[in-house]
Amino acid sequence: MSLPHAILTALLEKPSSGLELTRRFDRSIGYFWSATHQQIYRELGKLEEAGLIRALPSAQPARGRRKEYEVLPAGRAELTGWVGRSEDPKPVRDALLLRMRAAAVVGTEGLEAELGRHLDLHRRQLAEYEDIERRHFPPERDAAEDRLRHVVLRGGIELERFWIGWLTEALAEVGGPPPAPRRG
Amino acid sequence: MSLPHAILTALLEKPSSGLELTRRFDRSIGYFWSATHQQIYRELGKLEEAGLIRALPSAQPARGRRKEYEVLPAGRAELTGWVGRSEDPKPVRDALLLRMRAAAVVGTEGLEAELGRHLDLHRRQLAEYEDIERRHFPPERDAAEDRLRHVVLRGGIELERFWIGWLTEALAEVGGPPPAPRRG
DNA sequence: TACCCCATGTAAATAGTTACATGATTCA
DNA sequence: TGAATCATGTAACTATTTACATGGGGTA
Repeated sequence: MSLPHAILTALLEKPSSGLELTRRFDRSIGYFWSATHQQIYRELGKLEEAGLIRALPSAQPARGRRKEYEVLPAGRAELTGWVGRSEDPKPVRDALLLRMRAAAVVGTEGLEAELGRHLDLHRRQLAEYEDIERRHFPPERDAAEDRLRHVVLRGGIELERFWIGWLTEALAEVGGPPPAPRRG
Repeated sequence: MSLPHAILTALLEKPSSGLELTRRFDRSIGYFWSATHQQIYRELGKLEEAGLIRALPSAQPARGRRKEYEVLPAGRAELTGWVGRSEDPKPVRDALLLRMRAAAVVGTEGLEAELGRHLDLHRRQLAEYEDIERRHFPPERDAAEDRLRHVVLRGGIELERFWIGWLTEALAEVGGPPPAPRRG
């Protein structure tokens, strides 16, 4: 149940309309909690209903009309509580690891290309994170707030490095070894 | 759409009843694709309906009566196709990274304990994986099938190590630095 | 026969995805 | 005035989670 909290965080960082939030979920905060515009509009409605956020008075409500939201005290309180709440990590559900395991049973046909494609995607994502790191977290800055956000970004960076490492290893196993290495 | 493929893989490894599958989803294959017994029974029904698996003739169908399934050729073909299919990685959705980011806005109260708890959970999981590695993949074995499964397990191991590293770093940031380090 | 555990399921709620609909604004 | 784009939404579907229901077999 983290989507509302992702939205509250984004709105505290900067009051926004639904579309602006959607754009920020395509970069920034969305790197760690993705969401589509349909989810976002639905959730904004619920959060407003629950009294955690409100539409800025300037925005008269009408379809097609821009509507900006800000977080109310109750919303900030909810987010503050959530930060320290006990919540177990979700069990892993990764399709690529699973496919590798399926390949152990039915063969690896077509898998090498797919692993290579993923490797490329993760390399691009890593490059993007590293670029953000250079621009947003130069060595001389270290406000506490920034340090926390930097740790989050480093999590993203290290996660991409994990995938790059694993995919490289996996490719060596799938594509690398000749069919009968000990006879070669 | 990976649950049916996870089940097909598990059933190819060994024909099983729903409950047996459930138990194997609590360890082994479930380390990479978790599922509850409700999901499994529902999906077994769909897979049987679709002609990808069948109940072994021995098991007469009745509620409360054990029912074993095996994979049919069509099921194996479906799984073989899926292994090489093109499927983009799912965007990251991680509650802990998100919470850290929320903490940058509303403060870190209660977060340190939660990070510590997660660190402990990941250490246990790592220990379990390493134990499995010792037991199932001793250095002298290297059948191709085993090597692929070993790569999958190493993925799990490296993922846990990533979390342990990141959580340690995050704890140092949240709990570590004194309130005003430059004045201390 | 009462209780417990094995085993298979149903139901309802929540979360996420995909496809489509509609109004407002801008600019050629 | 027509097309493109900004902006907000609805609807239908799929996936997942949580809680509960039911039957079978063994055994105290």
